[in-house]
Amino acid sequence: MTSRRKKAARSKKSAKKPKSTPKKAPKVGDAKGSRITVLIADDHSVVREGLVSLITRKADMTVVGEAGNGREAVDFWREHHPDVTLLDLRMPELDGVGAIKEIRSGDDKARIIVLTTFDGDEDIYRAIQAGAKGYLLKDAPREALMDCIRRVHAGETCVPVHLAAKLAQRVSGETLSDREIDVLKLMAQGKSNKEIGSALFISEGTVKSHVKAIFAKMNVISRTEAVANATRRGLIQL
Amino acid sequence: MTSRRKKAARSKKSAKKPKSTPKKAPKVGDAKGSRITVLIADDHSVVREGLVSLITRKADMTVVGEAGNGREAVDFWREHHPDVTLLDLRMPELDGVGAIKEIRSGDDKARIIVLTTFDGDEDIYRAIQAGAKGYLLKDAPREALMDCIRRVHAGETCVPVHLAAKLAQRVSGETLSDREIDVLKLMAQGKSNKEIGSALFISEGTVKSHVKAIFAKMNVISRTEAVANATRRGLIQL
DNA sequence: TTCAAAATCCCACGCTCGCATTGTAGAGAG
DNA sequence: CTCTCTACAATGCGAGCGTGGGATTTTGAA
Repeated sequence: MTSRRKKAARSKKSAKKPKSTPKKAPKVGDAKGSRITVLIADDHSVVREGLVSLITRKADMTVVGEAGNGREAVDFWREHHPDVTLLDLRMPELDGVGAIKEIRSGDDKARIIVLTTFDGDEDIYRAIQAGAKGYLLKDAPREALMDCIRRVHAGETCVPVHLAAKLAQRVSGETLSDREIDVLKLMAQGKSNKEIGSALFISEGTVKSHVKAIFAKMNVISRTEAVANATRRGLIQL
Repeated sequence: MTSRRKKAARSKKSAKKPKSTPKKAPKVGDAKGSRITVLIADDHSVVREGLVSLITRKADMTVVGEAGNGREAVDFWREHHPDVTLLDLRMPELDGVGAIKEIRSGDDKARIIVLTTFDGDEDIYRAIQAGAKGYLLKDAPREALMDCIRRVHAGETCVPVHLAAKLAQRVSGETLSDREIDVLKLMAQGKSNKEIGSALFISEGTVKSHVKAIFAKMNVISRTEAVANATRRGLIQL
């Protein structure tokens, strides 16, 4: 009865374009035995290009595949089991967190690094919770990324201090219940308490108590502030 | 009396890091005479890397400089006058629109392409208004970007149909006045009507009429909805 | 210049929101 | 089995919100 995330079969034809058919990237001799094999998943082709360029230049690692969304990433991973996977959050078809969960359900030792632009504490939390071993922002310097790949491959974790601080803040702070998230999402659409009640099949009074709980936990006083805050933190997306 | 955007001297020391000291990128023979010279400005080093990789591979264009923010981009442009400039929106120090304005105030024939992740109609409008000749999203296919560079260099414009449609919608639709934007921004911070009045030195009643006008123009019913909508459209950022 | 549209300003009414308080029922942990 | 946490629920109250109406000034097109 929790009505957690469902996504309700958003299949969307899936017949888009082959786009970046996962290629093996021969390039160099491909002495797979010694090099760190890396899978790249990002819906921005320019970013994929940049990562290939950076990684291929290094002697100790090589790109073995590219994916333009989470679904492609999972499919590729199942077939080739790369050493390290670089994942963006917010991709079409299947998002980063979903991809992490699917990959790690197949092998819980999979080494995954999230590389994204979003620095909300909830984004970081969900990624780490799902099993990511590293979390980097796209404006990180080139060498930080390379270090991160090597360290995660070696079994370590890699989360920059300022992001780790946000994570700690999220972990130590109050957690919104699933139901409260449901209410928050409808609030963000500008619905009134009564409308939210109708949508969730609960009374207006109950909605109010949820709203109150949300305000208290998020330390805000108005619904507008709550929505703005939640968006900034990655709790919901508009 | 309009209190338009002022930015109130957000100088912020500016002494950050040299980061990507604009380099000349000799690389190939650099027969500048025949090739399209391109300047890249993006705060994501990975994206810069990708663009360099893509462009360097082409015989008819070459990267002559990189910038990590709008300020660096303007400085580089003033000194080297590249044929085409690729700009991200939302950069530190000086954002994309600001950079476009500064560059084009020096030479109104400057060819600038915006390459970003944001597809709000207001983002597109402001960029084109400022003088951008092209507007592309980062998930555009590689060749679309190359075509765009060539076309803009040839004096044409380049805006994909679905983005052009959004632009048209923005142009044909209602425009929020400067004052209404001021109110909207404060609304997004969760301020009450009274607090907004104090901040703008007007009465609470006046704030309400502005709010009413905003609702009517944006076709929404509540402040929460207005803020969500405005954020999605790029009118304000949280 | 004239006129209309838009931006700015203000007030009063009714309704919803947010607060305080209190309570019940079910699930999971110890 | 108890303890705790969460979801669900109700009521009453006061403040702030959103709506109707109306006024003044500025702008730009006729």
